[in-house]
Amino acid sequence: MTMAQPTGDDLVEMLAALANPLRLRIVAKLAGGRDYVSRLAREIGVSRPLLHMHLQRLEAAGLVVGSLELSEDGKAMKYYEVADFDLHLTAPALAEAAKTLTRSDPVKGPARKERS
Amino acid sequence: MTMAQPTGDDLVEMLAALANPLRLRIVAKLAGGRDYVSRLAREIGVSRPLLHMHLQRLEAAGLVVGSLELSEDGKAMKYYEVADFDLHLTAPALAEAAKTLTRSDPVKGPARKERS
DNA sequence: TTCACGTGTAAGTAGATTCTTACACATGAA
DNA sequence: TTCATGTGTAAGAATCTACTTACACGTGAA
Repeated sequence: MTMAQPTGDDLVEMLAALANPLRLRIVAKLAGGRDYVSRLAREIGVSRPLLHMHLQRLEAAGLVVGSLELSEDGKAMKYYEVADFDLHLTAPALAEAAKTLTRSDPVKGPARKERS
Repeated sequence: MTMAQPTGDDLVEMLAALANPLRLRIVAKLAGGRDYVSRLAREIGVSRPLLHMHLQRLEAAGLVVGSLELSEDGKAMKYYEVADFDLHLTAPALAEAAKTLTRSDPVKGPARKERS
């Protein structure tokens, strides 16, 4: 199911997850079909621990989903696939999302003065 | 004019610019009308140098546009307004954008050098 | 037992990002 | 001149991010 209206905080997390060339490549690769970590690392040309880290970030943002499965020869394989997301970014849409931001508030307190 | 198909690199830069609560708030505020830096800083409750920095990032990504104007009383005012952007993010769309990625690193400089 | 393959995670580091404080310059009004 | 407004930018600190290297544990096959 597609997340229609993520909160401002969730949106920031999703955007941060996508704002990285390597993670964009990972999503692009997974868009062509599910894959398990070690193989994906080989195909993209990245170390497995690094890929692991990026997949964690993508999964935390809800952009990919992972599932641990057992292969026929008994090995534990972690398969990942893209989630069904659909974000539409326009100024009005962002203004709407910004209403639900809870982090990094305009500091607690009134606007600070500039000259003492 | 709206940028229909930004390159992978441009997309990453736009996403990185939007992946920040404060900058999201800035865009949201400007979506309600243009404003100049000092006033915007007061309204959002942020220091002017900090806002200046974030506006630079947003403008570099093509999400806002700034223009230096002279007020009636002769002061130099830097007005900013939102650009007309429209990004549609889906797995297939990202896969398409990923084809035009030229760098492997986040958003820094050119492609990183290989090591032997 | 050893090898080849899969998994996860911790430690350390170089470089970015975010933010504050401070300085510099211009103008109109008091 | 001094004050209040606007502009820009530099220096430093605290914190993230991205990445490498190294370790741990599991399986089936040679």
